[in-house]
Amino acid sequence: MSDISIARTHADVREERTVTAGTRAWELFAEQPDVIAARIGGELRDLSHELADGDEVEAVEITSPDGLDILRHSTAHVLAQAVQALFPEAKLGIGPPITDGFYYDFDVETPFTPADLDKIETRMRKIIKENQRFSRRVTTDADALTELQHEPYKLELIALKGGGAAEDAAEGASVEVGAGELTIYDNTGRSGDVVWKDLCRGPHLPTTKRIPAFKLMRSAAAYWRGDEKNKQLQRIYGTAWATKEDLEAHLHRLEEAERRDHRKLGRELDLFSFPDELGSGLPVFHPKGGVIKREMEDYVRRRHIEEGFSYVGTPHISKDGLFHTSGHLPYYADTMFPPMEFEGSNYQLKAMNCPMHNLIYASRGRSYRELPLRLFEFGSVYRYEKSGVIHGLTRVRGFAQDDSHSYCTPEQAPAEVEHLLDFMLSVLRDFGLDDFYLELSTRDDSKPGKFVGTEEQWATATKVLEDVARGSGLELVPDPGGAAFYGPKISVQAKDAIGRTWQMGTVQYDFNQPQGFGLEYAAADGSRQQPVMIHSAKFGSIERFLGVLVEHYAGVFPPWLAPVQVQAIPVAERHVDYLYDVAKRLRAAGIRVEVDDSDDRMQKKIRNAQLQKVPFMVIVGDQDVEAGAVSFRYRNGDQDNGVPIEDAVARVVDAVAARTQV
RNA sequence: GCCGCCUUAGCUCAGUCGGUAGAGCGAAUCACUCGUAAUGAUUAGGUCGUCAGUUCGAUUCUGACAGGCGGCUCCA
Repeated sequence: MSDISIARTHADVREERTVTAGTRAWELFAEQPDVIAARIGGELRDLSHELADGDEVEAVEITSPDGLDILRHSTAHVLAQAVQALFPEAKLGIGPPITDGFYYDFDVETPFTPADLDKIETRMRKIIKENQRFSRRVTTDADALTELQHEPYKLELIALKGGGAAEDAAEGASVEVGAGELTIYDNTGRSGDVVWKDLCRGPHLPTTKRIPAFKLMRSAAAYWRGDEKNKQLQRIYGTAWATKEDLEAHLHRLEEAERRDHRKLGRELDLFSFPDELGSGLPVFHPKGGVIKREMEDYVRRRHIEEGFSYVGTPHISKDGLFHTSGHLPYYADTMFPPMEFEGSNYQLKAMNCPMHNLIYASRGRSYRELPLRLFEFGSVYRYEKSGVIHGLTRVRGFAQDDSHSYCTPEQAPAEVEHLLDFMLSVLRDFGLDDFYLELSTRDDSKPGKFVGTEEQWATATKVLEDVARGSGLELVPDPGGAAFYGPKISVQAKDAIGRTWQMGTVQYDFNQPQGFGLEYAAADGSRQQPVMIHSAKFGSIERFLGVLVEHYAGVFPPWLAPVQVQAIPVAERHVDYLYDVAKRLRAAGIRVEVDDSDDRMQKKIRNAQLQKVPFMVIVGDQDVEAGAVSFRYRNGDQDNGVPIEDAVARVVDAVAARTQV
């Protein structure tokens, strides 16, 4: 046998080695049980891959991102094997790794119950214990079609692959059929017999026993290939980790996330509710939630005025002709509430504010000297969202946008877009949000019917937005096909507690509505020109932003946003009057303070204030009264005793003014 | 909208194999007047989501609807 030269890299250490031909990757990492696959020449391979002369072999550890994907994908195979063992009629969909876990889709007669999941999980543990080997086998399309004739969905994937459209087949389908040769992974038992197999690109763990920790999470329906016209399959979600501790930590994180869910905190902190009587997706704000909402509104109204916007107002309802002029109705009729007919007209609840702002623009002749003309308002809009998508404050049917429209000359547009994006980012900073990225939504050229305007107009608009977005230095994610019918969009995407991303602020470039409304201005040479309009919302929706804020802070708001900024607590009842005086001075300084004069004990009052996450407590007993001072307690339990009243007021006022977290 | 699950006191939940229900917290009242995360006692509070059906009898079984939860699809 001849020798070959290879290079082995593990933990960033590269060493060259000479091995005999026929050596497999696992032999290089026999001493490293954490290594579960190899990257050879840039490609992920099974450890059973036979090395060739000159190969660069890099260890893939189970804890690495690639390693975790492989672990999760292999666990998905074990899931599928268990399901087919227990439900022989189940047909396989796809089973890719996802963030923190994996899923596998099955076509079964009846959906899985939680009890089924328990049974499946037990079976999976058995399969893991059996230490089945994952073994790769190259096949041909023709052979695979015969071998998998009982798996109609797999056949469909193979056929699609033939068309060179594996990625288009379905999100995640590429793990089944890669771009290269078609492969099947056999699970073999101790005696080498094939106990189960699946069409798969791989790679996989060497054996099932290398799955250290997993758990099935839930089952849910999902449309085959993500298309609601297709049949719904039953999807089982699971999670898998490199160690039991990692799994525990993950489950703990999920619990923590649940704790900061704005729907839960909204009730606990008495911020808002969703009365059944109003209907789904229609929130009401309670006094404490109203404080946060008002602070947000006051802030953003003031900022808009500072940034050159005029505060305007428009009604909630309009004759439908307006939305035909704007072009919205043909595109969005099914997401607008149905029309109300009276006095011979159809009235629509508005789903967007721009048409009404256009009417303000058009109310008189405009000169280029007025541009950019900037209008802003809190526009209440109503959208008939499908019942299944309503979610707390983040997806509702009635909400207010902090909506602005800037009318400008095409030459002014780039600077205006840049100004708006900077403005929007500064708003996010002031509210302490930092975990977000930008998305650039563009037109989908394959669906021209969804968009109006010429290709040149779209190209110009898209370039303006893209240049500005890139200039921000933030991560920019493309969103092809996500644009509005009238133009492309930059949006801020923020994550909620459970990891779902929500669109927050937007900047949109629109050359269509000015045309539809016949908007114009007198240029310097006396000619009439058409302005460009830039739509922008800094929060996006007040409701959604508030919901995300609650989760971001887990209800622990910085003092400027806290519904109650100071809780005043007497040690005994005789200290209440003194506290009323202190409260009066705080109120005079614009501070939201409450005196707890209930007959609870002081300890209980502190506990309540703590549970309500009030930033500051002012506690007063005999010693404080004597000293003309207060005991100043922070949310974290720190306390300064004997703080003179003026100092206490100043501390709170300063914290509020600085918008800092405490 | 689709699939599955859920809906009992203000909140969190128990319970009734079909004979109209309980706890803790919260609330109210009383006592206690207390120095850093729950003082004690008493009382009130529920046509068991709504409407039908089956039944001598339904909170319990069935169906429809409403609302919620988890996904999918969608998201100007």
